[in-house]
Order: sequence, then structure tokens, then C-alpha cells
Amino acid sequence: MSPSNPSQTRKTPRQRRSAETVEAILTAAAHILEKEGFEAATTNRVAVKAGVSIGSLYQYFPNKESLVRALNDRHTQEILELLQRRFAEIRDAPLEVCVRAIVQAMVDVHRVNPALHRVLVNIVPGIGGLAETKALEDAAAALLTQFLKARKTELRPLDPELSAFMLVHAVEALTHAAVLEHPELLKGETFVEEASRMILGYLRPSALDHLGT
Amino acid sequence: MSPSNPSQTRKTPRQRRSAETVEAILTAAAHILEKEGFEAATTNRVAVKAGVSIGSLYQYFPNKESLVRALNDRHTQEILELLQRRFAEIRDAPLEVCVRAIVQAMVDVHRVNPALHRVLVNIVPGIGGLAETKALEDAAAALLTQFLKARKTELRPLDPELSAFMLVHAVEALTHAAVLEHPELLKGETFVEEASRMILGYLRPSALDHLGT
DNA sequence: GGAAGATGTGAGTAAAAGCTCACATTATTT
DNA sequence: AAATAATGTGAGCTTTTACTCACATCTTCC
Repeated sequence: MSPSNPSQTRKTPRQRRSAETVEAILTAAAHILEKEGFEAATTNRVAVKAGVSIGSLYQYFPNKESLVRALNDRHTQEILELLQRRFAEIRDAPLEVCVRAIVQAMVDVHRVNPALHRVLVNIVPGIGGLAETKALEDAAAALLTQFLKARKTELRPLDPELSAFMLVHAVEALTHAAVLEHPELLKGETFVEEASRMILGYLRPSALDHLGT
Repeated sequence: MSPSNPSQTRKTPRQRRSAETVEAILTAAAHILEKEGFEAATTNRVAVKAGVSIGSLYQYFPNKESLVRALNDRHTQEILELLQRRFAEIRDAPLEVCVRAIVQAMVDVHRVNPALHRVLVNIVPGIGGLAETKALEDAAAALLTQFLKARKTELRPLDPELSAFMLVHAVEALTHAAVLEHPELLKGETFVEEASRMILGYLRPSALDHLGT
């Protein structure tokens, strides 16, 4: 347990051979987690599936948690980069276009690896897994807050932080649910339309403005 | 609940003494699950905390899963009854009032026992825990579908099943997130206002109606 | 070629978890 | 009171899991 080692790996691979070993371990762990969940992903099974010995696994990951965490870090990073890219792309587009693009980005994010995403989000062994996911949500909320501030004139009066919080969680949950329960919705444009409508209805000025602060 | 629970409990308690034992076991399990999560809730610990022997636990619950499932069933039933009651109460109220009442009901549901709710929703040991939760979501969606059909004239043209699906998941996630990350939001009316706005913006006719099919 | 370090191996260990069973105690019935 | 049924007990069995360690094998570089 060296706190100075951010990636939680025991040894840093110095040769290509060992880098491939680490890669094989991560890939195998991801496959088992996806298909059979957290319980089934025992370190021994991961090692067998990766085609390496259990000893090799423990050469690079001091414990099971660090292995799952490494996977989660990588996954989180991918998602965040995709979101950042999309937000940058739409900076000057009309509001409706932006909203759809953001929703589409969320869908894309989840379609990359829905099963793994689900497992990582729901691990909850103590506080470990949750913290990283919360960090991702916070990062997404920060991107969205920035966007809302930039578009202030097109929106009803609102608290950007609060609205970003509401939207991140709503869209995240909708995408999750759609991926898991109605994947066919995601093939066409129905889902993006519906989610966009919800977001725009929430953000735009409307006859309901006597409700707000 | 009703003692007719053939698949869950191994034996049906016939004396008050054993009914109390079962109650103690369920209560202890709930407390441990709430405070320390699924992993920490070992059958032995539950038995100790309940003040009964491990043998007694296995007299009424054939395995750990059935114990958690019994807790989940009870919790689900409570939630469903509360929701049904609220839906019945608001049958004739104006739309805005209804929406707020429904959101408030969701908040109330989660405030009864937020930690337990969270754990039960996220258990995911295979498919067991998920099925019950899905059933609850489906029941909630059915109630909402019925409501949307009854209020057709006040709403934009929409697919009641689809809209109910979207709303159930959005509101569920928002309430979860609020309970866990911003409990202070729930003290005032801010959260209910915001969520209601989102829902009404989604359901009502608006300038965006060229979007939909 | 060979020393030194990096990498790989897998049988084995210790701990922990789920669960059983032979028996003890308490309640109900006859 | 005795018989029967219901309920309660907990030491310990079985299985599984994370993890170690003594050793073997590759890579690098002189």
C-alpha cells in the first residue's frame, strides 16, 4: 500500500513482455466482470483467463481491489475524454443541437461497454469503487455547468450547478435504463428525441416560470 | 407480512416466539446492510446481531439470498403501497399538483430508509436482486402510464408507456442522487420544484412540438 | 558468454464464508 | 404427566478465496 503510487500497481512493467501481461490481465478481468459480475471475477479465474499465472497477477496488482480500480480508472478516463471532446465540438451550435449531441454522447459512452459500465458503477465494496464514479459524475456536471453558464441568455433563470446536477443524474439514469431494458430504443432516434425534449423542457423559458425562484 | 411465503422461508413460524426470531433476523440484516453493505452482512454476523444462533437463521431462511430477498420483498411492498395510495389521492387534482405529489411521494419513499434502499437496488448478485427491483419499477411505470392516459387532454401527444418509462427512471435517479449527495435539497422545496419542472416540461405541449413524431 | 535484473510459475496457505447436524430447550396437545 | 411438535443452539465441516513464496525462465547489457 504505497500511497505515492497512483495507479496502485506493484511493479511498473519495464519490458514489452510484461506490459502485455498486464494488458492480458486487465482484458480478462473486464471480460469476466462483464459477463459474470464482480463475484465471479476471482483473481485465480482472471489469471487463468488471461493465460498467466496467479503469481504474475500479484506481481502487478497488490490485491483484487487495485485490479478493479485500474479497470475503472481506465474506463472513467475514456468516458471523460469522449465527453470533453463532444462538448468542445458543439461550443457554437444552436441549443437544440447541443442538447442532442450531449445525449448522443452519453448514449455512445454507454454503448462502448454497457455491461462493464454497469458492474463498475454498482460495485460498492466499501467506498472504493464509488469514489471514482462520483468523480466522473462531478466532472460531467462541471462540463455541463460551464455550458449552462455560457448559454445563460437562451435559458430560463436557473442555478447552473443545481441544474447540471439534475441533468447529469437524469440523463445518466435514462441511458442506463435504456441500455439495459430497452436497447432497441437506442437504435433509432426515439431515445435521443425523448431525452432531449426532457432536457429542453427543463432548461427553456416556459409558461411555468412562476414556479422557479 | 403474510405468512404465506412458500419459496422464501424454509419453515413458517407457528408460535409467537419464532415470529419474533424471524423479525429479529430481518431487522439485524437490515441494520448491517444499511451500515456496512452486502459483503459485511454475513449470515453469522446477522445471527449474532439478531441475538439468535446461526442454526435458527437457517431454520427460516434456506440461504443468504433468500434472507436478502425477503427484506427486499418487504421493502418493495411498502414502497408500492405508498405509491398506490398517493396516486389514488390525487386522481382529481390539477396536473401541477399531481406531479408535485408524485415527486414528493418518491422523496418520501426514499427517506424512509435510504441506505437500505440503495443497497437493495445495487446488490446485483447474479440476477436475483435485480428482478424484484425491476418489478417495482414496472409497477410504478404502470401506475404512471395509467395516469398519463387519464390526463391525455392536458398533455402533448405522447406514448404513455414510453413516457412513463422515461419519467420513472429519471425521477428515481434524481431522488437517489439527492438523498445520497445533497440531502439538504430535500429539506426545502427546491428539489420537488426542480424535478416537477423537468417532468412538466417533458409532458406539456410546448414550442418544441415539431420535434416529436 | 554470463551476470544481473526482470518476469513468470503454480502448489500451497490461511482466513473466511455459507451452511449442516446432532442435540437441547421450550411450547402445545393429549 | 407424558408425548409430540416446534423452536433454538453452536461447534465444526466444506468450499472458496485472496494471496505468498521459493524457484524457474527469459532479457538486457557488459
